[in-house]
Formats: sequence, structure tokens, C-alpha cells
Amino acid sequence: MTIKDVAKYCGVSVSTVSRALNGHPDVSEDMRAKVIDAARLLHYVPNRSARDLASNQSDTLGLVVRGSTNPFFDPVMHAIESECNELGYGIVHRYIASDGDEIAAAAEFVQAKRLKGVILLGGRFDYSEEDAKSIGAPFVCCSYSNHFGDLPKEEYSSVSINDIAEAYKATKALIDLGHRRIAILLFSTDDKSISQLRFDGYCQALKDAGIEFDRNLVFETGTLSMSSAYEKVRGAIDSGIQFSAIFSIADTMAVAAMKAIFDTGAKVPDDYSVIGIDGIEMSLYTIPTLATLCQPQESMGREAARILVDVVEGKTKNQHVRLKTTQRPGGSMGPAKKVILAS
Amino acid sequence: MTIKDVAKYCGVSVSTVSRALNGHPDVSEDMRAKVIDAARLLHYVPNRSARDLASNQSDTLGLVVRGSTNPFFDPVMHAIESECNELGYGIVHRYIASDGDEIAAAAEFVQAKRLKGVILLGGRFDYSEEDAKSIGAPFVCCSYSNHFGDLPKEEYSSVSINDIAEAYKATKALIDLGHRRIAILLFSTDDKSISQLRFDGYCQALKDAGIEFDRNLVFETGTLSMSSAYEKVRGAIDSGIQFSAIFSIADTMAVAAMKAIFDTGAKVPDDYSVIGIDGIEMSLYTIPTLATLCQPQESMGREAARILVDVVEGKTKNQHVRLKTTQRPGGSMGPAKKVILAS
DNA sequence: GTGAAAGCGCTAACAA
DNA sequence: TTGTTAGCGCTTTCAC
Repeated sequence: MTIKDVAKYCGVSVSTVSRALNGHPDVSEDMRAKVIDAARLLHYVPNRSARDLASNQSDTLGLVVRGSTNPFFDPVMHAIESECNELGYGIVHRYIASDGDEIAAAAEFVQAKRLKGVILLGGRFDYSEEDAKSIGAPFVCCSYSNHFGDLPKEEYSSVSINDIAEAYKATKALIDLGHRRIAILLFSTDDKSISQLRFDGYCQALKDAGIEFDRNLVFETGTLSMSSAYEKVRGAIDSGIQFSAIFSIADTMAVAAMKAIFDTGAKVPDDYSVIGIDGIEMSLYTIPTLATLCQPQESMGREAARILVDVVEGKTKNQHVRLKTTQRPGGSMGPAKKVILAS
Repeated sequence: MTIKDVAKYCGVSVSTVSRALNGHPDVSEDMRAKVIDAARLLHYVPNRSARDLASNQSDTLGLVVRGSTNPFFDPVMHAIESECNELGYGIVHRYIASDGDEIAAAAEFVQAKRLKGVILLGGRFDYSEEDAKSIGAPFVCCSYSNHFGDLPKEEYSSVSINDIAEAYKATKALIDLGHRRIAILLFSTDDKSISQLRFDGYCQALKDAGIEFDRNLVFETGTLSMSSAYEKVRGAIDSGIQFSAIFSIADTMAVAAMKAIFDTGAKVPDDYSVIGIDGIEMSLYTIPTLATLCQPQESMGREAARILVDVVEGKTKNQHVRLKTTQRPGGSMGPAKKVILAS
């Protein structure tokens, strides 16, 4: 069942069918209706490969997801998905490891599939101009920005929260409750990525409050797995490290931290306060509910898609959008009860 | 940068380049090396559209995910993904709503992208022979089977647990602890899908134990959202319905149920025991840890991919694999403490 | 408003 | 072992 069959069935040429089906204006309405009916009747489905080849484009956008086991990405992906569909674009996915090279993946992806643009969901923050060029299509960094790179702002788009500021806010919330010995749970302090940025915000908040930074309170997991977060926190408490609060840079790890605390016999928030960043659905159901800064996942995805489409269609220049979080009170944070001396 | 450029650069014809790049045997090794080097040097990336169009196939498999907000699917998807890649196939996704028509989506998908096969992740259980035909490519039902349909077993593959038996097992675990008033938390009792099947297993277990079925203990959410599960359970307790245990057909809903119980002031497992089915990562971190029957998500995905590839390549007939769950003890189940009279 | 025909980049006979 | 060539199904000039 090809366009030829439809043409034959209607007694017209293939070009007419093509025009009718693609909404070109230079077809009589009668003809268009006839062709559309025939196509439906014959169960005709255009061959995307042929169409893409002939038109040398594809109306498809790529979505490169880095570290796809992150439940935070789920709602974002769905928002991207549906926004793209609504805007008339197809979307293809590529998953890469959380330490993979999203630039290389995107570049290959764009070429192989003749993509019009790419959304990078999760990635590094240190792109060079050459990196951007290699992708060969407009791209938007979703959920992160390019804080450490020297890539000019005009060459890419981004949608994210202000990681430093939000981490600062989370840490400050703990400080305001009287906590002084505040641990941070993160992947790495120098991954040139989201983790490092949030670490910076944490340090800044401590500094502004006159609290001395203590390397022992940095719980570095190296991965984003819940199990390693659990082990780190468990180990810290078991080994007698003194602290009264944890700022976790991701909800998943915060949830694991709460469990670890419970398993040592301690209580949240009585003995330890916990705050996260993300606002994943699951963290609404912990006991107590996790206090966290909720990222607007839905708008983050939609915004990224919208921007990409606009840029692809030449309607706008590249843009950089910073979204705000909303604080979820939760029950996992409470006032510091006792003064803890440095260990 | 097309195959022509590579050919010109190497001073050979395009067919030689094509053969060299595609691993055909009838090319001298010298030539192959030369071509491959040139391709790399020139950053040549084949145009998939052209390749697919010319070869009238695509080495790509489709993955239709129904109800993609289900965290249970995540690890399964990744397993499918990586297994397909290892077997040399690309994979494209299509997400549909949890009440969408996966057959129609798959059929269109296969035609439009000339897919060699499809994996359906989540779906109904009542396919007809016509449904199968309409897809027009081999397909495997992943995480579900076709229990209610009249589709001959030879016409499709499936990988799943035995829903009735596992639900029976979960319910029986509660009964063995002395519970008699056991509620079930599910989407629907007659959706011709996973929910209905697990409901059947629940009913059977009650019957075998001589426990009378009580419609009031069926908490039907209509959706798979955690919030509706929370509301149902909360509402049931608040309105005084008497029961001492809940079997939830999905971990997500079980987690929400535990929270609901806590919020009424009751305790798990002292006042209510909870057991789920799925074994999602998050449910390891509830307090107490959720007792559940863990589905082998990884093998489920790998198996589905492997079967599909085998069938596509004509190596085997369609297959039906039933995987076993492993019980996670958890701390959410305990002995029934008091005798509860029917409300 | 419609048709004829030239490709898009690649694969796969068929020749050589 | 390599080259020549005819399409794959579609879009898109360019005539009419």
C-alpha cells in the first residue's frame, strides 16, 4: 500500500495525492476530500523513510536522556513528548549512561536520523563551542544549563532551575531551623554538573550563616543509586559522625537517607531533618512526607519542547529559561533540638 | 556527506562502500579497512531513511508502552533497550495512555516505520485474531498475556508472571498470618487486564481459605495513580470499614496505602498488614520496607527482546514465558492481632 | 488545479 | 572482488 495505490484508486497522479495529504493549498477541496477518504479506506500509512528521504528533513526531534533511571525525568519526558506531538513533531529517544557522552550521542543521532533538533535531558555543564557545532542542529539543555562551559549563550537554549540558588535555599531552610551541622548528600563535588553546582549553593549558604564547612559532612556517593545513598548515610551515622540535618541534592537519595536514618534507630525529623530537591511523586508518600523543593517538571518539559520547536522553525532565537521551584513543607524537617559539637 | 562522497574519496563505487560498511563478505579486507577509515575520517553517518527505504526494512523494533507513568516499567524498558542494542537492533518508542489502544498504535507504528517487530509493554488481555493480524509484524506482550482473548498461542509471544497465581500467593501470605478481613487495592475488577486477573487470584485464595468475599473490601481506584489509592484507603478507614490487611496489585499503590494508614494514626504492620506485587526500587525504602512479590524486571525485558528477535529472524516460533516472582519479606506484614468482625 | 519527472541516499541484483 | 544500474516511496520543481 503506497502512494501509488492511492493515486491509482483515485485516478489521479501521485503528486496530487501527496499534495492533498500534506495539506498543500494548490489542490481543490473536492480532490482533497476524495484522496483523504481513499487513504483511510485503503489503510494507507505513508512511509516515513521515503518521506524523510525525499524531503531531506524529518519533522522529528531527538531526545537524548542521560541517566535514564532517574525518576525525576519521567514526568519531564512525558511533557516533552506530548508537547512535541501537539506541535506536530515526532520524537525519537536515545538513552545513554549517566556518565555517557551526550554530545557525541546527539551528534550521531542528528546525522543518522536527520533530526531537526535535540533536547538533552541531563548532561554536563561544560560544553565548548566545538561541542555545540558538532551536534549540527539546534539543541536545548533540559534540567541543566551550561554553567561551566564557554559556549556563547546564543548557540543553545536551556531550561532549568537555578541550581546554586535553589541549593542555597534548601540549605538555608535547614539553617533557619537552627541546624548547624548540616550534611550534604550528592554524587560528586566536582563533576562539573548539577551535583557540583548544588554543592556550591550549599557551601555558600553555610558561609553566609557563618558556619564552618566540614568535609566530613559531605556524603559523596559517586552514583545516583539509592542504595549507595543509603550506605553513605548509614555509614556516617554508625561511625559516629555528628550532624542534625541532611540536604540531599535529589529526592531519590533523600528517601534512601530517611530509610537509613530509621534503620539506625533514629527518627526524622526528631533526630535528623532531611530536605531534598526535585519533588518526585514518590517522595510525597514517605513517612513523614519529604520536605523538598519541587521542580516544575511539567512546565520544564513543555518549555524545552516549545523553545526547540520555535528555534527550529526560525521563530525565535535561542533562549534560556530559569524556572522556580516551589517548596513542599513536608514533615521531614524540624527545629534543631540540641547543640551538636563538631566531631 | 553521503555514501557517494566516501566512494569518491576512496576511488571506488558506492556499492563497494555499502558492502564494506554493512559487513558483506564479498569485499577484500584491504578495501573494507580503507572504506571504514575513510568513513570515520569524513564523519560519514549513513542516512537511515535512505537505507531503510532501499532495503525495505529497518532493523528497528518498536516498543509501545501503555501507561508509561508506571515506574515498574522503567527497569523493564532499560533491559529491552540494552538487549536489543546488543542484538543489533534499534528501538523506537511510542507511549500511549493507560487506557489507549495499543493494537492500533502498534499497527500504525509498524507500517509507518517498517518495523520488524514490536514489544507491547502493558496492554489488554483480550486480543482477537484480527487484532494480531492488523499489527502486521511479530509482537510480544511484555508483562501481560492474552488470558481473555481467543488469539491462538502461535500467533504472538508473551513474557509475564502468572498473575492469578501470584495474586493468590500474595493473598495467601496474608491469610497464613491469620488475616481474614483482607482488602484488595486495584484499578478495576473487570478491565480484562492485569487488575482483573489479580482480582481473580485474590478471590480464589479467599475461597480456598473459606473466607467470604466482601465487596466492601474491594478498593477500586479506576486509575493507577498513587493519589487515588491514597484516597481510597484513607476513605475506607475513616468510614469505619473493618479490615486488617491490604493486598495491593501494584507497589505504587501499596506505598500510597501505607501512607494513608499512617495518616489515620494507625500503624503498619501492627494495625494493618500490606503486601504488594512488583518490587519497584522505591518500595525498598518505605518504612517499614514493603513486603511484595518482586517481578524479575530485568529478565522480563531481556526475555521479551530476545524472543522477539528470534521470531523476527525466523529462528524460533512464538513463545510464551511465565516468570516467577521472588518474595521480599519486608516489614509491612505481620500476624493478625485481633479478630475483626465483619462491618 | 493537476501531471510528469527528477531526484533524495542507499541497497541489491546483475554484470564484469 | 568490484562496478553499473534499477529502484525503494515520497516530495517537489516545472510544465501545462
